[in-house]
Amino acid sequence: MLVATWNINGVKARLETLLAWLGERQPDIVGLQEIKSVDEGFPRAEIEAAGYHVETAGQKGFNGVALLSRLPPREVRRGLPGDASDEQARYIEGVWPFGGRTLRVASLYLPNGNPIGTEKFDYKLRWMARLETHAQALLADEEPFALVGDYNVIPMPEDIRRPETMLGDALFQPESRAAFRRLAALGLTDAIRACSDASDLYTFWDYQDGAWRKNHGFRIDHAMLSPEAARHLRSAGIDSHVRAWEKPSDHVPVVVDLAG
DNA sequence: ATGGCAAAGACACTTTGA
Repeated sequence: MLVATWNINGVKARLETLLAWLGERQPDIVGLQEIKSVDEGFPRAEIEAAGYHVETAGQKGFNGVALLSRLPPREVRRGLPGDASDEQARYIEGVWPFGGRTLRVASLYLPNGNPIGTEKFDYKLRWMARLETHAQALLADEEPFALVGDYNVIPMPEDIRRPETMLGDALFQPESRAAFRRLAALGLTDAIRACSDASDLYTFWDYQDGAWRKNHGFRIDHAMLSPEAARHLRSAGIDSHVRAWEKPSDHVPVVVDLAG
């Protein structure tokens, strides 16, 4: 079973790119982030025609997440628990049949948090604390699950080509990295790192300054697997070739293959 | 020391992102 995540940077502007990649990759479950669309504006008919069920948690103008899947989910949850006043569309979770059990997949768009020293950075850290609490609750069920998405965290210096350029950035702050480590330390497996020792595993290249051409990327899109999901992990990879397509997102898909 | 991309919204500029 192929489970993927992709920050699409505007699903309406990226529809042809998305359909081309779905046709090429044939993933079973896809978490999208930054759909930048309300639910009614999502190009549902075109994606259903490509053979995918669509669940969205949209918002006007920015943010917004979605789940595409070959089979319809048995259940869907919208919003990360822990703060009922949070109105930003950053989390959607579905449950699908998986062997004789179920697989839960969350598509998450973690706050950017820039600039540091502001309410935006506080919001990022609070959101990460909520995610850790929610992951703890899911782990207690001892079921397979995957928390995939744009974490907006560069976990380690080897996850960025030029670490010195991001030292003051919310994506690479010690507090952001520590919160990511705490999440992993609950027992979640970073699927990409589990499958490769390569030093240039990037999922994002800025549109500016020829970042793709110079390979000035970083790794901020992650697939975190529960122990019961990680034991099914066959392979994980980054579809970096998509960054060279016409009208690309600044992020590329991350794909995990789970046996079963 | 940035904002040189890009998308979306209400409008030919601002907001947001990383």
